[in-house]
Parts: sequence; structure tokens; C-alpha cells
Amino acid sequence: MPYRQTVATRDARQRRSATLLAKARSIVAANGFGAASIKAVAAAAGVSAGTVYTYFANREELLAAVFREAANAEFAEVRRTVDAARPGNDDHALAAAQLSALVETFARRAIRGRRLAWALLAEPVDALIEAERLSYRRAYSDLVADILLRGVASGELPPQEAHIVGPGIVGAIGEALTGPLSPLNADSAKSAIFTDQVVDSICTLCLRAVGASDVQVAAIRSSPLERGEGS
Amino acid sequence: MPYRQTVATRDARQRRSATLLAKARSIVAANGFGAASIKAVAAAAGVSAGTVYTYFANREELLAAVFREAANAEFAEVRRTVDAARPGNDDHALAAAQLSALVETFARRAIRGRRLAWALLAEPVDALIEAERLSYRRAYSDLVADILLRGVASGELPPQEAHIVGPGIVGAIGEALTGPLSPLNADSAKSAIFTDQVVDSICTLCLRAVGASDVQVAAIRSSPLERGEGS
DNA sequence: CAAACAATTGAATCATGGTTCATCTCTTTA
DNA sequence: TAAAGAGATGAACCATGATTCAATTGTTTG
Repeated sequence: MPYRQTVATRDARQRRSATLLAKARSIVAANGFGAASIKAVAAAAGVSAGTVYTYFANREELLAAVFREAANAEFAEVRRTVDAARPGNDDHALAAAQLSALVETFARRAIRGRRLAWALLAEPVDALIEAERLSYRRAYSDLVADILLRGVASGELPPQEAHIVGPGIVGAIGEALTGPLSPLNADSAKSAIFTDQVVDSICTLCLRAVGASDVQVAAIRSSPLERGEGS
Repeated sequence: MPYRQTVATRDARQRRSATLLAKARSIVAANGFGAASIKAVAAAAGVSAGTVYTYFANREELLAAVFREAANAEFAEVRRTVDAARPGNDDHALAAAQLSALVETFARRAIRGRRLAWALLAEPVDALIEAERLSYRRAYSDLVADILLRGVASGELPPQEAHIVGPGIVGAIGEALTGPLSPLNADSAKSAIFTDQVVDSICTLCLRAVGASDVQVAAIRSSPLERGEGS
């Protein structure tokens, strides 16, 4: 006679899954993937360890989902500001404006959410998550390469191998943030001036790296874009 | 009556320790740190697992030593060519010449010894080795920063935050090499032309990033330094 | 309410590989 | 060559933390 799952049941299940994911994410954002043991996540969500396995095949699956969700949010935000970027007065500065927007958004968000940024960028993780990370790096590299290709095509930028320079820019941003993201600088990062200087340096570095003219670099630097808002 | 270690004993011990380290290193160079289990290393050196522990406190200690040795050799070679770098005709191109030498040496050696390069640069490893890695990144960053500071001081380069740009350059090199180092490109890497193009792109990218003038970039590019020899 | 099945629990189990240590073998010197 | 101790052996041990699963609890419908 009875029964097959009802809407209420299904919803409850859905909600729990989301809770699990959210709790895992906040653990990661606070202390990294290493801290997100099954027990910790289960405890945070108020369920038992076994229950987690009725929602996720295994730990890696869960953490990969967390990574994907968090990284996606970051990427979407970056892409949003890149797409919204418009060169100031100069008509031949789109690539510079876009690249600048990318750096601004990425770097500011990273400095603000340093712990999460560290987890996404640099924390030692195992295979499945590393693969996920790789694919996001590729996404950023492609985004940069795309900007460069258009810039080169329009004559704004000098000829260059976008598929080498793209990753190069991404690597430069990531590594240049290493110092500022370090726990040692946790307090100085709270200073807006400190952040501004860091972002400015990285931005200049990247614009120069792709061969933007000094004029463009100076122009962008003197008319900073909107400062990204929190997540 | 008997006895205290003799010279012969001490030497034998010394030799074994070196063998262990060498075998571990060649395993790492072939398949990464992950493949260097205690048993694998012991087997390669023709001893038992237990014996390894009379030479190294534990696995991390051993692998950290391997890392240090390999990374040191790489760094020494890079530093050697940087120190040997001399600007061609222009007297105001030392920084450009040095940075170029650094990229040339680093990138060529990485492409030639891709597996080792991957282990040193990107393989997921645990804490102690990650710390070692961090310190080598810092060494490279400092080397670059040093070149930059002199370049800025001499007026060759525009003012910039060396402590941000230094790491940035290192990150750019590392990430730009990601593609070329990937196993997918194992065969194309054997082509000298391919390697030349990659190195050239990265070199240009880095020179531009630090604000070297187009003239300098072009000059360096047209008079490539010696191509690094193997390890 | 009771049958039927979904969902949860958490202690027990498992997998992996580093690490230990009782035992054995090799060197040295009186 | 025998005592004394260094050095090697490798199977057993251990630590960690993910995963399982028999038992329990919760939900639905005739």
C-alpha cells in the first residue's frame, strides 16, 4: 500500500543537501578543505556522518561540489565586471580596461576573503579537487586570452601568443597575491591603502606584460573602476 | 674491547645515504613525490624499509632533502646564468639581460626535465615539502626583485614595487609553463622550435611586465643567450 | 493503526602506508 | 676467534579518517 516519496520529503531532502553544502563551504571558507572532514561537516549541519553519504557519494565528491560552487561564484563575478568594463575616453583601450577590471575584481575579492582564496588557489588538495582547480585556472586563462586576442586584433595590443600569455597573467596575479594573502599580512590587508597599492601594482604589471602602451596604463590607473563589493 | 665506528664504516654509511637520496631523487624525477614511497625507495636502493629509517628520521625528512637538493641545483644553475648575463651593446640593459637569462635557463630546463619540474612546481605534496617549495619560490622571487631594484635604481626600468612584481614574474613563468609542461605536449616539447617559441613568449611577457622598453625587449630577443645545457 | 519503506544513526570496519622493534647479520678489535 | 656493538631486516603495528551497514527512527497511505 504505502508509499512513494512526497513533495514534502523531496523538499526536505533538497534542503538538507543544500545545508550540507553550505556548511561545508563555510568550513572551507574559514579553515580550508583540510578542516572539512566528514565528521566536521556532519556536525556543522547537525546530522550524523552516515547521513552525508546519502547525499554525496564520498568526501571528494562533496568537496569538489563545494569548490565548484565557490569558484563559480568568483569567476562569475569577475566575468561580470570584465563584460561591464568600458574604456574611458580612448576608444582603443578596451582590452586594457577589461584586463584591469579582471585584476581589480579578482584581487580585491581575494584579499577580502583571503581564507577562501587560499583554499581555492593554493591549499594542497587531492586529485579530484586539484582537477577542478585546474579547470578554473584554465577558465581564467581563457578569459584573459580572449581579451588579448581581441586586443591584438584591434591593434590595441602588440602581437603575442595569447595561449602562453593568458596563463602567464593568471599565474602572475596568483603569485603576486601570495604575499598580501599570507596570514602575516592579515592586519595590513584591512587597510584600504595597502589593498589599493597591491592591486595597483598587479594591475600595472599585467597591463605592461601584455604590451599595453604607457599611455593606456597611466589612463587606467588614474581612472580606477568601481571597487568590487563583497560576497 | 671492541669497537667504535671506523673510517670504512663511516664511508659506507655515507655512501648508502647518498645512494638512498639519489634513488629517491630519480624516482621523483621520473614519477613525482607520490611515487616515492619508503618501500619504493628502499627497493630501488636495494635495502629494506627499516634501513631507510636509520638514515632519515621519516619520509617527509627524506623527501624534503630530495626536494632541497633538486631545487638547489636548479636555482644554482639559474643564478649562475643570471650572474653571467651581460647586456649586449647597450649599457642600460643589464636588468633586461639578467631577467632574460633567468627565464631562458629556468624554462628550458623545466621543459627538458618536465617530470621533475612538475614535481618541484606543481605536484600536490604535504606540509613539510610545501614549506620547502615556498622557500624556493621566495628565493626566485627575491632574485627577480633584486634584478628589478637595480634596474629601477639605474633608471633602466620604471619605478615599481619589486616585492609584488618579483613574485608576479615567478608566477607568470610557472603558470605559462603549465601548458608546455603538460604530458599532452610531451612530444611537441621535443621540437626545438616549439621550445624556442615558448621561451620567447615568456621572455617577452616578463620583460614587458617589468616595463623594459620595446627597444630592450627587441634587442634581447634578437640576440638570444646561450641555450642552457642539461643537468 | 499498521504495513511498507525511506531516512538516519554511529559504532565498527577498512585501506593505506608510514613507522617500529625484536631478531639476525656483519665489523671491529683484543 | 669471540665479545661487543653497529647495522640491517621485514613482518607486525599503528594512526588517521573515510566508508559501511545493521539497527533504529520517521513518514506515508490504505
